[in-house]
Amino acid sequence: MAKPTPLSGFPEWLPDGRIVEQHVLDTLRHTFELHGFAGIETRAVEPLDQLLRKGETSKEVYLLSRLQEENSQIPDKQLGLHFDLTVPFARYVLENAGKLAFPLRRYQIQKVWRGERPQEGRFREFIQADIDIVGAGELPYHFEVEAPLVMAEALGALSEIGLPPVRILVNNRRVAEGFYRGIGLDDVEGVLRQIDKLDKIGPDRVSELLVTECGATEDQAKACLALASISGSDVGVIAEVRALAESHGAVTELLETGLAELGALIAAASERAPGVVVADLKIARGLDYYTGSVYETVLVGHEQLGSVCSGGRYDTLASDGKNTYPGVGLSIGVSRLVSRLLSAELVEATRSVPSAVLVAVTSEEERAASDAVATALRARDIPVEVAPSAARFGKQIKYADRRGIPFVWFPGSVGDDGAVADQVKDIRSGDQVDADAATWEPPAEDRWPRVIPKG
RNA sequence: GUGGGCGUAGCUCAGCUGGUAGAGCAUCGCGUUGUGGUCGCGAGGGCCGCGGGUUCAAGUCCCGUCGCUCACCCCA
Repeated sequence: MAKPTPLSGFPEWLPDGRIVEQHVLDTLRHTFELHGFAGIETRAVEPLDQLLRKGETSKEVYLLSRLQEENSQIPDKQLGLHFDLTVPFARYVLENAGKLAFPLRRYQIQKVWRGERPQEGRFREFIQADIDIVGAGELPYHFEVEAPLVMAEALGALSEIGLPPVRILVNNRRVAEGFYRGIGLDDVEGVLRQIDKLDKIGPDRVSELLVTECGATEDQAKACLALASISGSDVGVIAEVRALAESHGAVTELLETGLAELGALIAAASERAPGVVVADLKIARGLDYYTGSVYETVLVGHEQLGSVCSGGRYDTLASDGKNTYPGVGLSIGVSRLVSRLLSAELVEATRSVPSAVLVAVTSEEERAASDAVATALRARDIPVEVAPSAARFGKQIKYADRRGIPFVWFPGSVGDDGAVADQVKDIRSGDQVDADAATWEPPAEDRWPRVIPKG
């Protein structure tokens, strides 16, 4: 077989990169569980019509087909790989509503697939880590405050391995919609989509687009940009927005509701996670099912990477017509996060394999002695491997060194001139001492690979 | 899906107006007959992405194709 080439958009890490990724996954899971979220996993595929409820994303969905299959692709029976975890979760909630306890707090960490063109930090197969809280019929607003704060904590827990600080930008759909309608713009979706480009193409181009694409007048466009320019981490932004709305005669009931919610979120966040949550009135979010708070998260210093954690409140995503289950949740782009941690060399694993000890093999005849040492160490939860061949000790040490294994264990012997004790060598310092496999302990920091800031 | 850039050793790349494929790093061996990293010497490794064309002669020029990559779209 010719050498395979990498498939663009389907990231695969080397073993030390995977150690970093697993550490991130463990940390997220731990934080989610610390906050009482229960884990679930849903199947990788959903009926196509379910997946398409989200909007015009059909071209991004990977369809499933069998090689042997005839061309009998009945549209309403086609299966597609899920492209996020929110839609499958909504389906899961409806399917199991009778067996679930509400409000339901769940986390879900799985791969998702999108048929996009890959780029730095954008993949076709990637891992998302979601938390959502779903109520039966109603979902109190305070959950819209809690959800981003849990994520702030989860991402904050990763700062010790070298993740830059995060900034969670929040807005509220009711504020945006209330304002736009208040000034006479009804194409709320369209306006949001253009406003979303503000950072990328600048206010002048956005203004143009608002006029040409959304039928706005120059004044309306100017008002939209004025709203989008408002941001801040204290409740002063609420007054600012209201003042702007009043000056345009755009105060609506919807706007007031949204402002009250946004204000409550900012107030709570400034107390529980100071400096992390920032109101930013230009945050739009493309997805059309969000109805209240919307969130987007950037890594400070890596804003160009885009959002690493986004979400919002949705009122009708899970609805069977009779019952609705409003929810709020956020999703961390784990692969985006990990790929940046690795490519920007922000973190490193202390070694590329779990082994803390390599047990040297004196000769193939005496391999059993080395296996016995390994067994004794493993019995006390010390990760160990035995050297692959009875090569010169120099080579066996090199084997350990290349993998970052800190200790090499030399089995002793019993000869005519008496017993020679086992010895263990710290190959970083060169220190070598007598040791007993029944009692020897590595330093706690060497027991398992760790992930640490680099440089 | 649209447009630009790039495909040469495991990796990073050089290869001029066409003339017998190179370097550094990595790997392996030896120096080093039980203890690595440094150093020295040596070795292996290439359908120059693939297909076609021009030419006495193509890694080099032309066309196509595939892949990777960047931007748009969209989004974690």
